[in-house]
Amino acid sequence: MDSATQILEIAERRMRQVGYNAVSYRDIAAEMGVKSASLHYHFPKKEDLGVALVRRYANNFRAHLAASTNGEVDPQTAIAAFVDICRHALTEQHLVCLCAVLGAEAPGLPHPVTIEVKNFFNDNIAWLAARYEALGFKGAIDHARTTLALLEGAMIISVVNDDITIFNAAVKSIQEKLT
Amino acid sequence: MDSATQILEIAERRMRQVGYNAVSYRDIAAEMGVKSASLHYHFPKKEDLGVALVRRYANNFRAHLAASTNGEVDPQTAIAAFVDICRHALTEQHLVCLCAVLGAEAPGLPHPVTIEVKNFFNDNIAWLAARYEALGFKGAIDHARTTLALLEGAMIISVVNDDITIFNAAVKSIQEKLT
DNA sequence: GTCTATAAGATGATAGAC
DNA sequence: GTCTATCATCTTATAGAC
Repeated sequence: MDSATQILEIAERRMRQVGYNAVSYRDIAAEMGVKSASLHYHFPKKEDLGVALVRRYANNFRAHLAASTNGEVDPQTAIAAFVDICRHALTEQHLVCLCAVLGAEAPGLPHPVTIEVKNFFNDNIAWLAARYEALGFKGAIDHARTTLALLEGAMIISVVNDDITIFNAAVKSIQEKLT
Repeated sequence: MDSATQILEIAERRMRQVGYNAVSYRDIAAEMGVKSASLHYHFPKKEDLGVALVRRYANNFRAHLAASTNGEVDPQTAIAAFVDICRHALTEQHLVCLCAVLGAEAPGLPHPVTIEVKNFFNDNIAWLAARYEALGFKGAIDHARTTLALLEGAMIISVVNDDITIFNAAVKSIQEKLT
């Protein structure tokens, strides 16, 4: 794993725990065993790191989605795969969605970072909407919107409570509509 | 308005925009026209300010709820009042719930602050659950959980998008279940 | 209650050696 | 690519005068 990737890996995990401003170049460098000046070679400004972080996260998310739904997968299973990505992060890593954290502090982030977060939300609403549409839902776009909002909110509350009960309730609600 | 209240007022608005770590004593003091040292007289440590902030927010939220549902109000109207408090903050002030923001960065906050955030979530889930129960809902507690998660998530995404469409979709989803 | 003054430490960032 | 060295600035926080 090259340095740039390692930086992104560490920064993502930390930001998903404590937010953008609470993560410093020093912290990341210390965990890597290098000096903070080295990070500036790869990401000159923190804004550059933030943008790269969200882009990579969005791409990885899309890749996981594609891997879980390759071949001819029915829309119902595809939506379940979407939910499972969130569940996996929550149960295996105790992490919420990167964009839930950054979205919560969006007005305080460098504008280019906020734009990436916004894109993540809209891209995934569109992805979900296409599946709801394929299932013949009336108001597919609104079902997509509530599904994403529900997952993002439930992840946050679940981590605060250190209890996935609320996430499970959210999943149940999504699944009930699918049947 | 006394100084302590003024500090809380300014700190709340700013933290609901940019998060806990991005708000400094200096910023708040500058907006008040005083020096940052003065703030430490009222709230010696930032953690004290954080705790007071969430407690006041939770109390105000509860007070607004009580004011909107005084007398004999049916549970359906009570839940609608809950939703309207969120809507009002979003449309009139472009602010999300304080606990949505702090919840997103919870593992990085002083522990006493996180506890207050956790209490806010649990208190309001209980409040909503009591209303769903009164309406005869099966799994009232899970309906309460999804309602809160949905509102919190929708507020975040709405602010990022500067568009209340997603919040409106969330409200529609809550209302549909109530009919 | 608010001020001045000050402290110790963190922060993002850069220049230049290796 | 990573290092040392350095920077200006910001951060929370305290002591003591008014």
